[in-house]
Amino acid sequence: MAGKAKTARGEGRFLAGYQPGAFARPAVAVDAVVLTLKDSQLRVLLIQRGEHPYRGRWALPGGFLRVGEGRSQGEDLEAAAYRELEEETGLRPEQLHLEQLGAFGRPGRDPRMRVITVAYLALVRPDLIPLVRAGGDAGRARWFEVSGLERSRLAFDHGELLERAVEHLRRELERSPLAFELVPETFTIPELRAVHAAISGARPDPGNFRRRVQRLLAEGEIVPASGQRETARRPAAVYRRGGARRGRLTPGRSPASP
Amino acid sequence: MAGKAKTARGEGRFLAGYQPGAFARPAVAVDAVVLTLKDSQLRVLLIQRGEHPYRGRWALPGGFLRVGEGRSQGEDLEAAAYRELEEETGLRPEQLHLEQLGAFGRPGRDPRMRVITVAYLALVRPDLIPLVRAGGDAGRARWFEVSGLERSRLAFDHGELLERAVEHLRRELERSPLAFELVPETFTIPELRAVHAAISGARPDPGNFRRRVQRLLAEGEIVPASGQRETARRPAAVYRRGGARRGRLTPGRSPASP
DNA sequence: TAAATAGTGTCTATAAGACATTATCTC
DNA sequence: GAGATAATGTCTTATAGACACTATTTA
Repeated sequence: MAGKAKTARGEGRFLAGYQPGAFARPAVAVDAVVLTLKDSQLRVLLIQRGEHPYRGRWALPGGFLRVGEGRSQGEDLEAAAYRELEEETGLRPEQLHLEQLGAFGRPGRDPRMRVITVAYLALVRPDLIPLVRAGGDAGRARWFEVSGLERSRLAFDHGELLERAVEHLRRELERSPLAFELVPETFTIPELRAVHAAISGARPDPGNFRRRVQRLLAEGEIVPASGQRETARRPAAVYRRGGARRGRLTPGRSPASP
Repeated sequence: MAGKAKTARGEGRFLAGYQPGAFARPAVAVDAVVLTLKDSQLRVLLIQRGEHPYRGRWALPGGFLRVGEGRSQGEDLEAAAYRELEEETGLRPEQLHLEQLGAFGRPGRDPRMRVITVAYLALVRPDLIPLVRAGGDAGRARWFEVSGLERSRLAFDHGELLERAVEHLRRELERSPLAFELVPETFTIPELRAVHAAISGARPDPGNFRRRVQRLLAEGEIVPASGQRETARRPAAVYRRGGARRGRLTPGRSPASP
């Protein structure tokens, strides 16, 4: 610890005299692929750009990271994503499931300057869709059906980001409780199945799907809820997520225990 | 398409007159968690810092992204990771398996200034370990055993990056062919099993493990190779990866990567 | 020949896929 | 009651885990 203190002191002198190098820095942005389920379709929220570049084209919500000059170095990446989403869609952090997808920084992806963007996947429960409104600096917001959306028409490399987000979602759906983030707080087994159908493209066998969900019920992962669904035909039983929030839709193997 | 051309023209004027805003930008770095298997232990390559901050402490190899000022916007993120690895370890891109882990940018993670780092996982086959040498600006390079490495002693937030890399590796090992990246070009089933043992902590049952690998053999994922292993006891049959390079140790769904 | 590791075979439990059947609701 | 969907049950197949057993090599 004495050594550490000494190091810290030397480091203190160093930092006091530190001058940031004159080398060029890229701009850093955060972009969010906001997905939801609407009319049994996987949809993505896009915002029409009001300014160049790509004026008039549709783009993912996002913006530049705020970086402090002095002691405070600015906001965290995730905080920036939440902030942009709230500004541009009105959705608050508690209403979103947010997950980082990675960094995208191909030279030339923004014609203005070098921009590294950190991409996030955001899932919005369908019952919150009505709350979404285009925020201040966003010209217009709209939900687009993911299938049948021409990727190359999106601004920047956002088509690629969308692609990656959907891949990620598909992959994680097999082992994560992510499906629950695309369904209202209370839900029925057929509703949950519709999520999987919309995302994977395939329609799971009703009986087999039910069996999987019922294992979650046995594990306390989900619990019966009161109420029913107003439906055209026979109503289904309603559930909500249980206390054990860490579970998974596909029960996977335990986390590598020795 | 006519509309597109018109847009592009307006955009051309815009870009010609574009002045990058005066807002502060973070520095962007790439860091690599370089892992290998040595003496049946999972090991990480660390480099002792010669300069402040964290002078004398051990850190992941990495460095700042090179950003061009003019027409060329500089190097790609992945290219930067490969470049830094070659500079600091002497390992060439063909000798590495590289995969992005994500962006890390907590304010304060670098005391000098705001730095966003894009983290990569790099796997080095054990037969290439002898080629690793500490490069020019790297004071000293050493392989540390991952278990029993005090995370908080690493520079910056590199302990956290290491943690995430190992988690990622464990998770992917269940369904990716990653194990092959930690074994020589030709390998035996017991060697492959040793990789899994070192990473997961558990020791898979020899019979069951063999059964899994033999499914890969049946699928052409791996093929018998000539030669044997010089071993203390009974030698094992030798294999190498087959033509179908996209396969996985745990046969899963297809990778869906462009 | 002993020791050790490579390699084989078997039994069981679990889960998925396919598909038939019953139950319950609305119109 | 007809039609539709919710819910249950059954048969088969694939795989993982546990574990006993045989084969082959070196010391």
